[in-house]
Amino acid sequence: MRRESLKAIRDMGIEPYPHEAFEVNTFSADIKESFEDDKAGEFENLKLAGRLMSKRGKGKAMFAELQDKKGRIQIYLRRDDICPGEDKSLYNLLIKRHLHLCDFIGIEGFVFRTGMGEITVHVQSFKLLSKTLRTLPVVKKDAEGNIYDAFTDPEQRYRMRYVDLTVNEGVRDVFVARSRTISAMRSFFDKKGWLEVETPILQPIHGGAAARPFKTHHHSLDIPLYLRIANELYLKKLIVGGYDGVYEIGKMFRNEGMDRTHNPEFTSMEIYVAYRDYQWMMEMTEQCLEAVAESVMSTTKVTAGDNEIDFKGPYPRLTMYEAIEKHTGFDISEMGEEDLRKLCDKLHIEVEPSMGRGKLIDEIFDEKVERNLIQPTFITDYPIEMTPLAKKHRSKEGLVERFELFVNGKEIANAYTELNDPIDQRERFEEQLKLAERGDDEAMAMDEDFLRALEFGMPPTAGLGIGIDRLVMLLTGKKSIQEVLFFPQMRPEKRDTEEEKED
RNA sequence: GAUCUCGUAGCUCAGCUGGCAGAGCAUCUGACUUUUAAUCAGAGGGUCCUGGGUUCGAUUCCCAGCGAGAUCACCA
Repeated sequence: MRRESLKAIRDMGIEPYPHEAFEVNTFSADIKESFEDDKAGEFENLKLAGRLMSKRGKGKAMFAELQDKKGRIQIYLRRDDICPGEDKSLYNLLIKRHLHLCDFIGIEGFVFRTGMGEITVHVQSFKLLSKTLRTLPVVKKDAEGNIYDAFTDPEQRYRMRYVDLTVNEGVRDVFVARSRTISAMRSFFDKKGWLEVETPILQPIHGGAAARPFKTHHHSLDIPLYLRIANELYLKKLIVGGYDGVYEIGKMFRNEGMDRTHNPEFTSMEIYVAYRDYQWMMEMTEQCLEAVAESVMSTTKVTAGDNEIDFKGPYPRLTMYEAIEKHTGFDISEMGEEDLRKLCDKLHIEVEPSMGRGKLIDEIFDEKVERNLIQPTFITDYPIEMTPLAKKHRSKEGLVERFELFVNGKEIANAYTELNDPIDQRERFEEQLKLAERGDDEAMAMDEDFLRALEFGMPPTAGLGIGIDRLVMLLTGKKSIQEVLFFPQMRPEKRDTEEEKED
């Protein structure tokens, strides 16, 4: 086994986990991109380090593949180069026998092209940098790109993401895209002069969204605290405080079901800009997403499933009523709760008695419209009942100034002209309390400190939230949120524990 | 939370109607100094997810549990 190899290596006087730095001076992909046969002389004394990903022994020589952060490159080791003297044990024992797949090695050598035409590093000196003790799955690929023995079990991949990242091609790229998405967005906002802030994750009142929270307890205060389901109210308090643009990119926590689009913790971006409204925010959203797609994928066009999606603005805008009329043929703008209930019946949509007018409209939209919105589309002007934190529509009775952006049949962003009238806000919270009494367990709780802040005055403000995980899913063409989270939530692994309970 | 499907070697998977547990890769031994899914010769490797039941006999059939995936419900 590998532990025996470890001992054998130490017995040879070689430290399998050396301390010294190994300074690389190039990467695999750089060599492959820039190598030209008539300039081979420029590709000498190159130092690379990484994991050994394949081994093809040829007796007194060997081909192998080294994987570094940029990809893989073939390396060629010859016994008489590695061991110029009489003692051939370094090659015979260390390399041939005790070097295993996924061990970390450092090499120095020059580049050449083999008879088969592959750009290869001819190794002149070799160092073991770190020994692995576990056998890793070996993924092989043939000339046509067919993959064999891939490490595919999703459970294993998510539980041992380090293995997934190492052996499965392309997995690391997804997370590079994720990181770039966030930094592109951050730099877009920073250039506008808006301030990145951090607000509490532990909150005494979980406000700003409709969802079940995680509950915890603070010992010395002896109070319950909730992991935030949203940060909206805190960010608006900062607008009250005088910043004219604040945003936060961070984790939210919702104690709800898990599936391929939901993880208990997820990353959201929320931004609030003073003296703006939702019309302006739609333009800003277009520019932002265009810039992000351009920066992450080098194009505004991405492929998601069977659809090609273009993030280039401007995006079509439809009101909620228009969208429903377009996809069902019914004009619901004048319908009351009873008529809507009948319509839902006719459309075979299940509803519950606790649902009010807004919730019914939401149901129709979810059932009949949402999945059809493939290209980025703004849906605007929502019923007031569903959105207690948005400002009433400037001209349309019963509506609020809100938009959601749908892409590939999924909501990706949500925004309002923020409600800054403290009296109206208090009434809206009271409406929510009534909904709660009716049995709507998602209704929002009253937040007195937030109301107090509004009473001190908040400028007209536009706010926007974007689900970062889902945006990354779109940009990378992944169908599940687990594919864009390093460590998606899983049930704890069952370990072999001794039974010690005796009653 | 509901329904369906799956769980066999380190990885990918066969295993028929119930009859001694299988393959490829990986690992180990040997050969091979430009191979590339390297090749050739040999070897080792299993709590068939767990616990019950039916049976002469269960990886296979039945029940329960655990874990995962898909679909749905809810949400972002």
